[in-house]
Amino acid sequence: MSLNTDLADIFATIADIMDLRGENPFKGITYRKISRILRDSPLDIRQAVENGTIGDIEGIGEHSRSIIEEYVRTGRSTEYETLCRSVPAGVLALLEVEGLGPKTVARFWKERNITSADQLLTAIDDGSLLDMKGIGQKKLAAIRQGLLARAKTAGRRGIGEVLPVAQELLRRLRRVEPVRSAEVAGSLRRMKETIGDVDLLACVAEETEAPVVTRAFVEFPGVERVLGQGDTKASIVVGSGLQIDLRVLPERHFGAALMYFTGSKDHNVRVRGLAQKKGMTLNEWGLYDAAEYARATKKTGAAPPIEPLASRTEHEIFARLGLPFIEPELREDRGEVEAAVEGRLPRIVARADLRGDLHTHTTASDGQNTIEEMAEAARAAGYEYLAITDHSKSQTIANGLDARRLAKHAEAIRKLNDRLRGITLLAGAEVDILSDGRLDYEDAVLAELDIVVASPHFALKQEQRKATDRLLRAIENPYVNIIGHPTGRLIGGREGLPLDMPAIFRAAAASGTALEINSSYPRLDLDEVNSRAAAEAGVLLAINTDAHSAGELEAISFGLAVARRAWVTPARVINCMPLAGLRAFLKKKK
DNA sequence: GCCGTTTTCGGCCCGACTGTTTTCAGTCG
Ligand SMILES: Nc1nc2c(ncn2[C@H]2C[C@H](O)[C@@H](COP(=O)(O)OP(=O)(O)OP(=O)(O)O)O2)c(=O)[nH]1
Ligand SMILES: [Mg+2]
Ligand SMILES: [Mg+2]
Ligand SMILES: [Zn+2]
Repeated sequence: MSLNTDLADIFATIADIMDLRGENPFKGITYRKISRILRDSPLDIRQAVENGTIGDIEGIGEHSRSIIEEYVRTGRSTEYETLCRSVPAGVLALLEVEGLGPKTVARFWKERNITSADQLLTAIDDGSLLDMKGIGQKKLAAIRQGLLARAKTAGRRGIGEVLPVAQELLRRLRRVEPVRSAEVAGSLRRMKETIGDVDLLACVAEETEAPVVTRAFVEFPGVERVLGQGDTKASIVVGSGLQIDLRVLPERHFGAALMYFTGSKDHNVRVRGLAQKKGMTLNEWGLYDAAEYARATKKTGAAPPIEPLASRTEHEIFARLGLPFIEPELREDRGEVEAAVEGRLPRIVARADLRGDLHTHTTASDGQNTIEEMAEAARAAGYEYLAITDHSKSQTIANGLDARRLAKHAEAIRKLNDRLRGITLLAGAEVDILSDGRLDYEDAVLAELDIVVASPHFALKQEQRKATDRLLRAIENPYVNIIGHPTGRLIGGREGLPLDMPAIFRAAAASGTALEINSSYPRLDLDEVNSRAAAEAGVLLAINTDAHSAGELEAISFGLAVARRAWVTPARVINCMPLAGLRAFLKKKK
């Protein structure tokens, strides 16, 4: 784990302890936000502490700065340790239980000396908690359910796993009689690499039809538990343990509802704060004049009884706030609202900007389709060019090519290219970066290719120095154009190489080597944090699928999402260049 | 705890659902 994530965990725990102690709730909010900022930040915290620039980060004040500084210097935080000693670990763990919050947990602890899930279960079963004020049969039954179902978030899942499930649910939802439209919202619409739960928005013509939808939703096949069900929203858990939240609103509130439910939470808070400053108030029903809204009496689950300033589309709401449309992938409270206000939102890369895929495999190594089939799929995808980059000889399991086979393969690619229309093929290879940074082909072999992707595939547990030197050596090779999946990390799996990223970025930018955003799930490597840092450091990126079949070319949407979430513009992406420009880039290095 | 065309104290987003509440607190989105 990195320093940033260590610190993020510390601040998240401090936030929980603040809540448990009944401190001003804004303390918990503040610490939780700092936790998120640190987790999201590519910033070298150690460097920032040395430079004394930690306090410059918006949201980190005097107090948190001192905690960070002590931790960076000594590897410990006395304040954090003192706070931890004041709360038994079992009490903190109880916060993970569905339906249990800091108020209730603190009361169980203080009033009944309950400090673990086991003790709580025993106390529920012997009926001894029923005499607590505000605690009744139903509440205890719900907590019991939560305890048995274990953790609140049964862990986050990779987007690649969740997306098909969400789409199937969406199809079902659209078949429910009064549903006019249904969309994915939440982290899935923002294309976050991991998903806590699925959020779906359904629209109906009239308010009165909404309860029909929530009733149908909780009856969907595969529903394991119903966490809650009201007239306008419902939450279920399906067999796999995945939670699905549904929100239902009348169509004329679609834009406001989608904006609300897309989030992120912190983005919403930021936009709503801006609305406030402009004398307006924003919720899932619409954007309203604040004074008029205050005079009106709003009933739960019903539209406010006044005309909204905007509500039908997200565009209208942003516009009424004086903002350009903010792409869902940017809505993470990473400076996008401020940038929108100042008119300096980036024009992030879009699918239509991509002119080719520069990392694909064929039956020559471990792919499932021939060169021609891959070429045809690329042409159908609207691409101008496609690089065929099969594995090198060390990848014996993947039927990697030796120099002789590679030469024949390249010849076949070029021959086919001569007769194909509407797509240009580049003869390349994905050459292994061996554990010491040497490549799996001689330079003379690489020199014969149009494009070279160099990737680490094994020995992915090296220490930072060794791993960084390994990649630097590959970057310095005059024939290497792209470093493929630079870290080797897998979502929900191995961490990958612990690279000194700033050093990698400097070398990549200086040598004219692109770094890949590998789209294949569960790689997504570089990830969004490093992609953003790379682009800011002047590195060029390549968004590739690493497709092992024609169908996998479609997975480009995942890599594209990483790039978009990283604020990457087309100018930073080599496969947004027209073929001539790309060829010039490839040639320049040699 | 953090922050400042509201400036160094006072405000911090806003609403739905649940349970035990006779007027709202807690939890969650
Ligand atoms: N205004 C506002 N909106 C919220 C709040 N909490 C959640 N939302 C909105 C924005 C979220 O993206 C959306 C869905 O909530 P989730 O808890 O499912 O979060 P999200 O999907 O963003 O992340 P996840 O991957 O599920 O953890 O609901 C809140 O406190 N205030
Ligand atoms: Mg969600
Ligand atoms: Mg949710
Ligand atoms: Zn590959």
